[in-house]
Amino acid sequence: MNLTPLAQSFVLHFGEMGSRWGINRTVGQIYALLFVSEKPLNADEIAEALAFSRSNVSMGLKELDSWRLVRLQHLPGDRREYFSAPEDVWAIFRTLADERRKREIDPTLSMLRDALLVTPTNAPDAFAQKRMGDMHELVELVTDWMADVQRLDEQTLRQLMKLGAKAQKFLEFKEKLGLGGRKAAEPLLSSQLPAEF
Amino acid sequence: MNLTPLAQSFVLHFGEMGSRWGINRTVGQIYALLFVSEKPLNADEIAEALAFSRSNVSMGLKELDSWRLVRLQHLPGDRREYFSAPEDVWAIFRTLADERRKREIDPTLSMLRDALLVTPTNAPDAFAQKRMGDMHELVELVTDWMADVQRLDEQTLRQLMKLGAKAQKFLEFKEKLGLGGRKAAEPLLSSQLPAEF
DNA sequence: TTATAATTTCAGTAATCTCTGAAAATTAAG
DNA sequence: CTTAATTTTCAGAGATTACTGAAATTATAA
Repeated sequence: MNLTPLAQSFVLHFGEMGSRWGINRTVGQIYALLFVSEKPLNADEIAEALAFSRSNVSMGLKELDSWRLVRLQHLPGDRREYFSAPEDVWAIFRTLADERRKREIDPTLSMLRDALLVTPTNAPDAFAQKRMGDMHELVELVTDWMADVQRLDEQTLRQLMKLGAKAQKFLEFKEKLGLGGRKAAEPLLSSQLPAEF
Repeated sequence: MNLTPLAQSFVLHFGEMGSRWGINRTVGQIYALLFVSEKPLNADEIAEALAFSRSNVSMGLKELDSWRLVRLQHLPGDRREYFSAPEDVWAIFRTLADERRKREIDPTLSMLRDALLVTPTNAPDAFAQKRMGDMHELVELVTDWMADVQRLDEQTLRQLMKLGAKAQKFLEFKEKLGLGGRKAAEPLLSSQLPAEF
């Protein structure tokens, strides 16, 4: 592996973490390498840098492509395919969140929806269905909200996150004003708002 | 597997999804079974219900315990250990988020922090370090924010999520009032707020 | 204590996943 | 077209992970 120690530690870490993230070592390393490379790389360069077989690189790139995590391009006068990792980390985050939702959550929501359509014929099933209902409600709420959040542009997302739990303080503040909502025209003094707002 | 079709489809689904979630089939099935069971189960009952060996159940429960996803209790007059899945799905969500952060994210943040301390000695390393810096900033921002969010109690969390992207609208509204912030005493008419507030 | 029930450990086997090299397929140039 | 370069596929070898049964350990009751 002819990488600098800095790049190497990054690449090896991604390889090791791969298993925890549900991708394999090869795929993790290839992505890491592309991520820290300034210029796009072709499959042979990747195979060379990571000491994998050419065919392994091909499969890894295919996998990364299915996650929409790599971009394919051609360099003028060179018929080989060059790969790179998109540079915008916020866009990467969105892609990753979308793909994970699609692969790790949607199938479960679908199974739960089906299960909730059944009319239970005995007590254990009635209980089980109630539990599945709880799970479905929570998962749907969280994923819809995450989908909403990740639709925001970087600027707004950044603001929202820096705000952090302060958004909560706002909700608590709202509470103090009475849950049912204020009268539309009632003036709200900014001095009453939490300092962050 | 002597389960009702409803429970069985749930259990089998969790087994299949296990691999995508980074747990194995056995562990997924055991958790699913406990989740839909009204009463706690002992290891033999689990082994019987899922047709696993007793030792496999033991290992699976140990794994679930390390994720803090099961509760162990004893029934009076019975020396066997009984297991159950905590009933509060919001608490489960918090536990899961904590454990995943600890296992899947913290090690990477730590690696990135170390990498950012190095003074790059060549152009490729300088570029790589810049990329790692981008990644570190994003990951830290997102995880800190998630940690904040998940600290909220169910009531507030529910509100926040139902609000969804409306929180964004509030930020945009804030923007309109001028980024630098209003004068402290300047009155803010509630009629100017987006309808959701 | 001792005996017995319950749980855990662990070495070996089974199953699954990863990776390679060779062959097939695809693509582009001549 | 034909040829050469490049990429993909895939069967099988290799490595890893999952699972079992037997033995060891731990815990409880007598």
